[in-house]
Amino acid sequence: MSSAATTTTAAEANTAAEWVRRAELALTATGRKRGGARRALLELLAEQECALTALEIEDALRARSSRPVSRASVYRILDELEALALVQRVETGQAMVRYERVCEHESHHHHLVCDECGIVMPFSDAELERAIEMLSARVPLAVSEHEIVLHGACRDCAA
Amino acid sequence: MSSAATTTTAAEANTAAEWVRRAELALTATGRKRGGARRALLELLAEQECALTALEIEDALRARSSRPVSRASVYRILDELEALALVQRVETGQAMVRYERVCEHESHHHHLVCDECGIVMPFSDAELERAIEMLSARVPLAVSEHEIVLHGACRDCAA
DNA sequence: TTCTATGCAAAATCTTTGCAATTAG
DNA sequence: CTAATTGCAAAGATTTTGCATAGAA
Repeated sequence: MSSAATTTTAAEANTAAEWVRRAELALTATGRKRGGARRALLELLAEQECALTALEIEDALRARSSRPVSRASVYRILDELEALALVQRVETGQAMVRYERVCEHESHHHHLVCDECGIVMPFSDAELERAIEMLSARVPLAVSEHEIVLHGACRDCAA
Repeated sequence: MSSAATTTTAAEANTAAEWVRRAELALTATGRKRGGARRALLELLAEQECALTALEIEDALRARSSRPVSRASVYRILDELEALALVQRVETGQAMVRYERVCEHESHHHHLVCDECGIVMPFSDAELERAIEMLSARVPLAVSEHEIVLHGACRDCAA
């Protein structure tokens, strides 16, 4: 029940750092101060390449050298970040909601979920995005977001 | 927070009835007996055109002339039906999981969710399905299912 | 009769809230 | 100094489980 690789490559570091900067700007712009819990959480999320649950975030922060953050704060901070569209919820059909950072100028991704071991992996597909875009125009809803989850067996579990 | 139209048209009655029959076959085939709670739940689900939450199901059964069913049984029966692939879970990003029947020979649908009022509507799109199918071949997962949710504002709420 | 199905109440799990203490600006 | 931030513990909400009773084959 853990998500895929957790560290970013050097090539991705830039957008991750950019996201942290954007987040701090958005936060101070809405009159917030810079607490240590929030900073630790931002740092952690910046490093992730895919979605984590609140519990995974709490555990990761406790395990790292960084400051442990209480569960209540994890949830509160995730809510704030979600309201500012810096983080988005990902529903994978597993028990818990997952959260990941949103990078505006990066092609967004969707998720593959292995129903056996619970691993969650990101993917993206231009064709699919195009289909969604076309579709959005013909549907009785002013579409603001979309979420796509593919379920199945990962290579390890299928073997 | 309720789902869209809840009754089926005459044209759809056939597949709904077929689903009930298939469900009862699958249940007896796995050595189950035919309890009243399960029958009431099957009947209700057969009539729905879109996904309901466990609570909505409980309330609907209590409201109808039909037999009320305890919440625990609603959950238990939905689990059974899901394990037999007669029902599928739908995650809409709302607090509660939704459930709807799965019709094998019917083109399956996905969901539109209004984030303002919570209404859930079904839609289907061949282009999208094609894109998913193409994609499934290129992904490190033996894809068995997929779920697509579009979020936004429905016509009433956008107005 | 025997094994499944069901209801009720208690438990478990995830998430939110209230409040007091702490910290940033 | 003032207002936001945080942790802790308690409360909420949804879902699951244990157990005794009722019901189907």
